[in-house]
Amino acid sequence: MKKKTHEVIPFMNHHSYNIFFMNLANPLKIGIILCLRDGNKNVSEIMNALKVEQSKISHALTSLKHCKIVNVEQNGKERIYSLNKDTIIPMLNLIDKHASCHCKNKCCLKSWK
Amino acid sequence: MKKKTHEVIPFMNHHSYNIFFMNLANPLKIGIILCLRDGNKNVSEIMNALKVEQSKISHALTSLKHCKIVNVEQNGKERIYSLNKDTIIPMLNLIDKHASCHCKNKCCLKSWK
DNA sequence: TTTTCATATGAAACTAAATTCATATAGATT
DNA sequence: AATCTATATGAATTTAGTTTCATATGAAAA
Repeated sequence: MKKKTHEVIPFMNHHSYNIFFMNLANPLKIGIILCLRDGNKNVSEIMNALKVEQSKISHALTSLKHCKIVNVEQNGKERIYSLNKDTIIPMLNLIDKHASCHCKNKCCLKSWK
Repeated sequence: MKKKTHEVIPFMNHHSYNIFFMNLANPLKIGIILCLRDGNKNVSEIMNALKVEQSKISHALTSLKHCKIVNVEQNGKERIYSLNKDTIIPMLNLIDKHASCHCKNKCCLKSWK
């Protein structure tokens, strides 16, 4: 069965899920989220906490912001980022629970390649 | 501030979240999940439902299976896949809620590039 | 009013995940 | 046992997200 190279995928209506998860499928963004879970921070504080370069943080924050996973508030020249905990925290909890249910001995959530 | 090309990212302990979300940040996998939400299916049934080539489905199912997002049961030469609803369904619900809270007029969960 | 500090932005380069496609396996059917 | 049917697998390729890095913006301080 041959397929066209640019196949049209028929779940455009489910695009939201994809965009949302895309924002979480990245170790840096997860790092930022967990970092902000402990309290609001400006970009420099996130940089110091994660030891990651500034533009990387900014790029990651931009997409997290677009998805309303984080909020910003400007204060002079610094911008305070805060986590929108309503969605993310329960989501992380679900994964913790999932892992504890299904990965009794060792973690099943590992790279398998 | 210069950084090494292969920077060590300091959240290896949070790798599970990343692996888990990676499995969801893909329209095909989301399609499969939503398809299985409506009932257990074998690979051919998923193919027909989504109009997607067989090996693509199989590859996607392999990684979903490794994360225990789906389960398999063999029945003769066919394999029946089922959704592990305990984690995924509440997670999708959280996103629906998130979208309805934050995307009143149009969906905020869109590509912004 | 120039400099400095905090952060954002653009685009090329890099990288890793997804796709493709040929092929393998293995149960069922003849 | 040969064939068919259902699904899995491997590896090269493609693609899209991330990183990098140079630069822009803009607020505060000197």
